[in-house]
Amino acid sequence: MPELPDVETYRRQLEAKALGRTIRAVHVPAPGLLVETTPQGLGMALAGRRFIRTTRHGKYLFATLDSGRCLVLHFGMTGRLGCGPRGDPWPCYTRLAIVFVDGSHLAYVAPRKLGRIALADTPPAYVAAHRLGPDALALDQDSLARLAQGRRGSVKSWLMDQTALAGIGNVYSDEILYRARFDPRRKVSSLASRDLARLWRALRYVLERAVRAGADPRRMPRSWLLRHRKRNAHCPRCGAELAQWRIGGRNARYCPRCQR
DNA sequence: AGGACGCCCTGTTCGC
DNA sequence: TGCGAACAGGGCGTCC
Repeated sequence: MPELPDVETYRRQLEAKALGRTIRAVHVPAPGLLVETTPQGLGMALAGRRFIRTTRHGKYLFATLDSGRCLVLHFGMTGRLGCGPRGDPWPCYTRLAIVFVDGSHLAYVAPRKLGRIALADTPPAYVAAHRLGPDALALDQDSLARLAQGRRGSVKSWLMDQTALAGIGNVYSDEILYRARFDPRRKVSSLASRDLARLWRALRYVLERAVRAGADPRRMPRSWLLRHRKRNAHCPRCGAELAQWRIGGRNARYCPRCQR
């Protein structure tokens, strides 16, 4: 489920725990997650180097090395980062472990192996090559309105389209639409400019608030939809039974009474 | 262009 | 209570 708030939290974690430390060795227990590189290639690129900067674009985390190149991490559905001091074992399902000269480590953990690990020349080069849209938190209100022009599909699939805007997945698109009170099936073309303004405010609020909560649902308001994603759950606002709509193999949750 | 669908992957939840 | 099926969903490729 790592979406923008989760990845931003991982970025801050990497920034705090791994920046500036010289890399001693790289271990890759799951080479299948490497894209267009090999364990040897990754080792060559990382060993003896230091991470000097972190950036995030949508759901992608970039860690730039002092060589200029950067490590690219995508967390799929269940990925996360783990850090530990010298002597600590790597967590279960560690797919990439970076060990620093002081013995501490940074682990990329992904139980379901749905993530990806890559190398790139620069973050913008990677973003361009993968045709990612602008980062959802970097958008101002006018930019969102401009992106909406000419879209034919539903507002839910638009928000989740990483080539349109990057960072929003199933859970947070539901949350944003719940807050803005739009039915996820509603066509983007039916949204007037004041509707798009309302959507933009909901998007900003939800993503910023989730980042502030460290992407931990337990630290988010109980009035949020994501606290109520279980089956047969009820709308925290009006008490109506929540509805589901299957789109592209994913379940949209929404309140049929509050969202129009 | 956009949406359906299958695939990858495995821990968790569901239904019988 | 136990077991297998279904589910969770990000991204990609394929098809219509």
